[in-house]
Amino acid sequence: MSEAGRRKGTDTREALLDAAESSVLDKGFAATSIEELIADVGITKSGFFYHFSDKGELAKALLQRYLDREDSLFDELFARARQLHDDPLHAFLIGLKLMAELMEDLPGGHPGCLVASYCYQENMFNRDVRELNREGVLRWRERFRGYLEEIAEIYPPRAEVSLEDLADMFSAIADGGIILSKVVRDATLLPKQLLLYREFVRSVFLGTGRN
Amino acid sequence: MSEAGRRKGTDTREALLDAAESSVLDKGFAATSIEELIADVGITKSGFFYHFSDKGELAKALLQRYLDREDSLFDELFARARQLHDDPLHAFLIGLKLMAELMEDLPGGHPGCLVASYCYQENMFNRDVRELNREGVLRWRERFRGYLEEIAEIYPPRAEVSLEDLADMFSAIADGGIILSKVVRDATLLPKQLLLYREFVRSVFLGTGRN
DNA sequence: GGCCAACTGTACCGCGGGTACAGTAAATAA
DNA sequence: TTATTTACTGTACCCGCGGTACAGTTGGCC
Repeated sequence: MSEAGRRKGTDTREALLDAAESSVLDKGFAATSIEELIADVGITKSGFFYHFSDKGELAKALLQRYLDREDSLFDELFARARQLHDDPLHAFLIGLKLMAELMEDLPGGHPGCLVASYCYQENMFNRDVRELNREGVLRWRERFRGYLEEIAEIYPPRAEVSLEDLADMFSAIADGGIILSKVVRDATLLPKQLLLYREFVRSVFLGTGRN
Repeated sequence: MSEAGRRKGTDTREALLDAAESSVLDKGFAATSIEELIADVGITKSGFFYHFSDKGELAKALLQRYLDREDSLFDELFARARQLHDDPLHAFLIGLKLMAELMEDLPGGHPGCLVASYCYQENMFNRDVRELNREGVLRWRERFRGYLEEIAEIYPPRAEVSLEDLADMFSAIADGGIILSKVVRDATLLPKQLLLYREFVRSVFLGTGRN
């Protein structure tokens, strides 16, 4: 790079990942061409292969970065919720509200979940990447199970509901809500689904206020 | 076809759609090659283009068939549920149970939802196909909204819950549950999520049995 | 006997993933 | 000041695949 000054390698790498992420989320991994990514970033094909040995390495790095960021986001969000209320149930409900608001404020709606995208292109990826995806979802399960078990110590839940399933339900509602929002082209649907999940959690631990 | 006897055209077309469906669901549309489909079915490339003018036509026909089949399945399933119980709430709860059992009995787990698959490859498809996908989801919304409104006439629901959102929640839970099952590689997760949704519906109209 | 549906066969184009290296500009360490 | 490393560029090439074009063929039905 002669005039604008050569970027640091990590910058170019991140730029490639940024370009790849948005492209993968709206065309899928197979249809995301390396040529298109390098055109966006402004490097040559050789430059791409300097950073990633092949397209599979890009896929892996992309998912890794995505999962790390999601973890950080959850950490931050539920830590803030806990600052706002010391009771674990109410902190959790506040956290879900904050998340719904966050999703509502995304301009143009939620861009999509890489886990879901990869899931529907499983056979494009090697064992490593599939395992990474699985572990990502299991980590979400453990996070939410942790929150729910802490709540259950104080608020005895209805016996019929498994806390593990209720933890998984967050992932299901989030991924399902994103799909709903994208397909119907109504960005309000995702936050609405998150708030419905919140209602369900509330009713499991506090009852519905009837009967 | 010389020895086995020439198939009727609709058979070959259906065979192409079958091959395409399973391939799209595990590799994505872009990675599904025409060459692979014709190898499966046992025809030549020219034969493919006799049935579909291009790959986009295949995509459209595939989604159309999928949505029709889903509609039929829902029709049958909830009709049977209604035969088993005349009360709309209990019929609906029975229908959800039947669906959970159906999903549990799928050998190798649920193969995936084309709507979700297409959603994460939006830009591969033309306006027609995207609109078809949207209408499919909206049809599911109207179907479930119908069931829920009939229920609400008899069982006054909790005021905080929108019936439209609760109707959408089925789609979200189904699509999210499928993703969960596929990624974690545990076929029991989808039926569990459907039963959790069922619990939520129950608590909205009947309360939790506490408080 | 002729038409038509359902194909086959051949030939070709362009894009994109991927390989293989050799070369080079700028920053950094010795 | 020189050597090394980082972060690339440039060139050249292979192959699979989507897609086009179109002429020919085969079996069934009226």
